[in-house]
Amino acid sequence: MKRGVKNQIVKLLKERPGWHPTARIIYEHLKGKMPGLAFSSVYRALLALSSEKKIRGFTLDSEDEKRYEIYTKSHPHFKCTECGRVYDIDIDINLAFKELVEVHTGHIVKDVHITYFGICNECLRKKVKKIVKDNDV
Amino acid sequence: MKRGVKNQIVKLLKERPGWHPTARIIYEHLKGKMPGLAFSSVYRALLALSSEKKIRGFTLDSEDEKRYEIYTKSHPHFKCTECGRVYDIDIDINLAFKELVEVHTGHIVKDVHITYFGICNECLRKKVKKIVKDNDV
DNA sequence: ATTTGTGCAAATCCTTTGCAGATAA
DNA sequence: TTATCTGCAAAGGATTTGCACAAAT
Repeated sequence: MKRGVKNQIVKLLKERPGWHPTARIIYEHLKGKMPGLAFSSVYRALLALSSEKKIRGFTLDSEDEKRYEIYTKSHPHFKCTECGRVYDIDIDINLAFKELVEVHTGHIVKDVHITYFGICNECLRKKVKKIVKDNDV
Repeated sequence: MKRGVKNQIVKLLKERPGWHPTARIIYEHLKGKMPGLAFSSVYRALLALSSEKKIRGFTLDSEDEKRYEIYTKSHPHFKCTECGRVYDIDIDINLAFKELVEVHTGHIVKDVHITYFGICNECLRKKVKKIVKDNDV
């Protein structure tokens, strides 16, 4: 392997837990250390790593680019509708209502994807600050 | 309006609750009654209807085409990993764990998207039938 | 020598847009 | 007339693929 795109991607994702970059963002980050890196090589590496279950690709509703994260126990995500950031939610509610759904529908549930949308604590803080300032509280 | 693509789409979606067609499938269905219908007209109508909140477009993880449904109270979906069908889950668990997530993270939750993946009751029935037959039970 | 990884360009696939003509108000 | 809707073709944007060459085994 010439420069090991796959290894670089895994390293990058491990270095920043809670970070959910798109292929393009990953490409931008790697291009620094790997001059001449091709976009398609990143895609190919992402495909390979996904099928090896080293990483997980996921699409958030209303987005058109896939995001990637290190493969771990599947967990919910939270997307801030103000700043766009995506957070991991580290609460184990993944098989939420599994039994209820199974009994109610007769289907068998094997996995659940949950995404919360709202305002993240950081944007919330900014909003509050602004209100306090504007109203001279 | 020449032939009312928007009205046709709403009609089509209302006729079949639990049906989550993609733009292409909607186009195929309408083309019958509307010869000469352009693909782009369907897309434009879907965009308009979505922003009017008459319909809702959503993307399921690992799919690359948007699906559409009549706009109703947001609810979970179930996708069968065998046959690919997408079902509505009519159990009110949408703001599932809202408070828990808010307290735990400090974010404010405004909406939740939940998708279950597994084997639907119909595929399950077929599997069971096959097993019964193969084993001459 | 054989397999695997990579860069580059071209091709796909889904979706959006520009524009001119048709329709409705 | 004025605003809206349409069809058609072209453009966009993300992802995939073919191919020849480079690198590793």
